[in-house]
Amino acid sequence: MAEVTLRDVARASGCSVATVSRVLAGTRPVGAETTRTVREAAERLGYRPNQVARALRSRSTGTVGLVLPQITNPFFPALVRELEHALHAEGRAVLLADCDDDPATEAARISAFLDRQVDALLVIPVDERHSRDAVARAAARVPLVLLDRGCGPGVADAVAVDNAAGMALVLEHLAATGRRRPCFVGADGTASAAVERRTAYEAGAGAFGPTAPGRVELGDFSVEWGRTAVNRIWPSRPDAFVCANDLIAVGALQRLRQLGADVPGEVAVTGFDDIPLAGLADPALTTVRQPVAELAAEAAWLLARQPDGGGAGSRRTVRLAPELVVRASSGARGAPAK
Amino acid sequence: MAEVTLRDVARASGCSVATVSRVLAGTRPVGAETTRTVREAAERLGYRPNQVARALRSRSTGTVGLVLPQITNPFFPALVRELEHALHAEGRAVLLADCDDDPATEAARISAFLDRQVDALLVIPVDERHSRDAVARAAARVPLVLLDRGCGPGVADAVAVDNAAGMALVLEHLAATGRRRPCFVGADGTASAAVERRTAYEAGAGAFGPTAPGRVELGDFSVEWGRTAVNRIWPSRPDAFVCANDLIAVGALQRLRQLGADVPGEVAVTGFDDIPLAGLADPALTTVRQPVAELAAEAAWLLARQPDGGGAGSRRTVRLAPELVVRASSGARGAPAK
DNA sequence: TTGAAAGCGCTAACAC
DNA sequence: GTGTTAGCGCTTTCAA
Repeated sequence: MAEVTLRDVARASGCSVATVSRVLAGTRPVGAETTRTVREAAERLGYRPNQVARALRSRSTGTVGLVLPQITNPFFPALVRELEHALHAEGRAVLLADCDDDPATEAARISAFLDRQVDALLVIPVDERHSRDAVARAAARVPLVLLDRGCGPGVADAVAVDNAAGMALVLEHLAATGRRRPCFVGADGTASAAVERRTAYEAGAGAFGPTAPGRVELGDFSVEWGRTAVNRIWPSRPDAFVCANDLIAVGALQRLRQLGADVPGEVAVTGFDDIPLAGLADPALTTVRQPVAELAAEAAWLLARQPDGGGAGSRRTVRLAPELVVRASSGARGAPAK
Repeated sequence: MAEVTLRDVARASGCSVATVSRVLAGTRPVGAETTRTVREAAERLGYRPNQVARALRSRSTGTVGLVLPQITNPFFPALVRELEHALHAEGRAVLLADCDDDPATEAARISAFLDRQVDALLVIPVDERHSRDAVARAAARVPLVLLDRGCGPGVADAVAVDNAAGMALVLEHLAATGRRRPCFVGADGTASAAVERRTAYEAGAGAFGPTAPGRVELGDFSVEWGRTAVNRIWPSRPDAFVCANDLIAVGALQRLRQLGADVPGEVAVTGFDDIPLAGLADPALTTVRQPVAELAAEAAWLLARQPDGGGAGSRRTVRLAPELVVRASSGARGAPAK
């Protein structure tokens, strides 16, 4: 069962390979009658264009590389899904790389994708600093869009949620529901989400009163760190734990319950991202929902509109507005759910 | 910055493109001196083989398509991660398809991958019945391994966890810790995991006593169904909820707590899969851990050893042994954790 | 051991 | 509109 090629179709329809190519690719106008004949022959023979040959000749593989730190990070699957759909809708296939949170692996994967002639790259960088070189090099060769996390200024186009706006929504909500002594459990390091959420908290928490913006403890984006942070902070009895992401918040929630704290009566807990786990926590977690579908659509669009040269046109960063999702973990005070 | 090609390297090292190709691909023996010169020139020019051209000529893209129902199913990310690593270690890249749990989309994605000349396919079928045709057709063209779920007998090689053994581990554990009135919350439909776990429960639950194997309620693999099932069954006071996967179990756990049931004192709850959520539930969920890394390794191995023809050699199904992970949700009776 | 030459299947100039 | 002709960059005969 040898593959059917363009030649076979040409032979069967009595015209040249060029004509067949034009009919099937729709590149140039072709006579109506010929078109019909060719279509019919292609159909009859079950012709399927060989995308590899097409790619070699046209210098476009119709493939984009999606490079991410760790697919097991619960925020990513939904994003990957939307990206896959958005790209597939444009007829592009997705090559996936999981970098194991390691910049060296990331550089290797990016390099391998370039060798495979991907048309473009979508990168969620592992690290703000250590990913920079590889990303910048790649961006010079193909259209590249940074997603969710930054990678230093001017390196590439980027699309991300507006972390500051999200944090502002949280603080506003907490203030409006009577919280007065918030604290912040964040992540240290230079990752853009970590920095931006932390900064936004510090900027906004001043509004809670003349006193300091409450305690700020920094660790990493993990459930475990959420638990630890509660151990450190709870003795000073804040009335709200503002967490830099949902994993931290879930850890905080767990530990607070173990300690017998009343959430949300005595203390509120909020997260960020709205991963699936957030809705399943008990009490369900108030959090900031990232507009995942929009992030994906915007990234796909940016990718499509970049010139192929990979030239250093002015880089643009698109910020998408998040949405506050109020759930039980920040419910009304004084009326503890029984 | 035009790409460096084999010709450039040949010119720079003073020999023919054929020789350069042989040196770099290591296909045929080449003189030591020549080898050195070529290597040096390639290095100096920063030569990177164009994988598309290589693929066209050698009829092998070094690419495998990974087709799955929904990346957002929390069991898949870990599997995808392991597969990506296993395949990348062999120098193969992974094309990802998310089928939105729709057989038609699945068929389209598989078809698109074949057009792209993937060397092989790894498929977690959407549906036992409705995925069958597309999978069988694809298996006739390239090596194909079914993962995690079956697709009818004899369709393709398959690798999956031994669901029956896993369920047996659960039942044994429950019996050993004194449970006597189990019930089963499963999923209906013909998906292999659903059927196998259900059957294994029915086969094993007889050991709990002469009476019927407790109630069996079937819905789908969701948290919501877990909650609903508890509403239906709890009034009859079983002392163990054996759930067909972790999502159902988490839902059951939530609802039981809302109803004021004491888990594990009064009733045990068990899951299946050991998704990340299982360890975070409260109480933490006793479950059956799938050997994800081994599943991935085995799948990659099966793929590699299949003849290229995609011929219908005898199909083999590999079953991997799961492991019971005992956590708080099935802890000792009568000593309710306070 | 090496080189020359023939393509892999397709698209894109360039003629007609 | 359509055919002819070159290749895309590489691997792989086939000779030497």
